[in-house]
Amino acid sequence: MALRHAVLAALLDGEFSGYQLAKGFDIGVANFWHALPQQLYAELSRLESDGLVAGREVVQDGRPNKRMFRVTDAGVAELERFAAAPAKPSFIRDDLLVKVQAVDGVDAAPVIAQLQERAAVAEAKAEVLGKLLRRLRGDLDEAEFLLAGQRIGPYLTCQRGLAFERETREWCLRTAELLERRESARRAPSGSARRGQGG
Amino acid sequence: MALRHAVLAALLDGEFSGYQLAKGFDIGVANFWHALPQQLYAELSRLESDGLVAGREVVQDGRPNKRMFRVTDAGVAELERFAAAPAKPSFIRDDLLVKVQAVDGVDAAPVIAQLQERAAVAEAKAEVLGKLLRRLRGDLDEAEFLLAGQRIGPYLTCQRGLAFERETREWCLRTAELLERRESARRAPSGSARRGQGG
DNA sequence: TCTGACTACTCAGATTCTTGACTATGGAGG
DNA sequence: CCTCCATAGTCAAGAATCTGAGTAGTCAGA
Repeated sequence: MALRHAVLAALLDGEFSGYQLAKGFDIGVANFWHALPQQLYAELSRLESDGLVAGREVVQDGRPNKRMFRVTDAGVAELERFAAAPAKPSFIRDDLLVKVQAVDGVDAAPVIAQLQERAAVAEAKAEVLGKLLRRLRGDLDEAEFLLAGQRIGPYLTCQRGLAFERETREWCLRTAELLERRESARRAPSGSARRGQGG
Repeated sequence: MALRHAVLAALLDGEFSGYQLAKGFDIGVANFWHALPQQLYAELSRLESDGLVAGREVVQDGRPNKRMFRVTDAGVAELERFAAAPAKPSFIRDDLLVKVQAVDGVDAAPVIAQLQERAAVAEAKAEVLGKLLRRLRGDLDEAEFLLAGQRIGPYLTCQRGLAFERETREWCLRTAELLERRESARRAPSGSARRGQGG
């Protein structure tokens, strides 16, 4: 029962269709909640039948009709209840970390490759988040915006997401480099294990 | 199908009972995988019937018997397969971030309290992880251990966990402080600041 | 005209995770 | 004696999530 609140929180920024949320979940809200389109559609239906969001059919021509949703007063009240209730501890789940944990027992090469790939993904995400932050604060500087802005929630969560992605990138690069050095030392185990990585 | 690999990776460090894993999952592996005891017991049974781990009954007196598990060759092969397969992108799910995202629409006070509590939890976790890192590297310094150590996987994942907890702590404290400043500004509007709606 | 991509959404089924029990023994504290 | 706590697990039900497919119209390109 928490995707529900992530959706409500996302809808505080305006009126969105399920499809739009499904796209946008990758950028903003996905920093702290990940969901597939099917889940979003299902959750929106449940939220609507519970009266926490209101949907309205938008007839389009040239493309399928869509349903736009906004949070109702009951929805805000539900968020209020949720915000005041004790939070469950967060958790990360990451395949790649499992692989690094196991790296001493398995072939390191594919793990190194995945670390480099993940570093690139994290860098791309960090860039997107950086742009989003600039867009959110407009022409104010950060401190000013945070004190005076009337919608700072998304900004704060994006800050956290950005720090996370940067940290991820740094760690992935450091770790990949280290594992590579160990690999080449292993392949040439003499006293002069100083040669660069071959390829 | 990935708790399975987290368990296998954890068992690379030695022989453990389900109970021990359930306790220990909080410190080491929990940085990237979170699981309840029931899941671990169930997963260990499945792993055993799939031949990926081997269990042995240890008769104790004064306390219940237990079953200790270790990874089999087939288990290592399975980890090898897993490590070489493409990793799914990681995800975070965090109630508290949802609350911060929604903070403009709800009462900020309980969110501030939870941010402070989370900061304290993160600090405690960071301390535990720092100790674990020192224990893992023994009397070597970090660079030396990472190049020469024969079991560095857990060290690397702990590094990542430590950075994450520190980042979490910093962000929580910054965010709590900011929200507090805004709260007190809202309660005592200086100059000609326009009044917001009451609590 | 056929293929594929994009918008917009729905359904069914399987797997995974969480909640909340329950069994059983031994020791500490009141 | 009774209760609480720790060890060491097991079971069952339900919620949440993921996999995979289907529907249906529009538009662009080969």
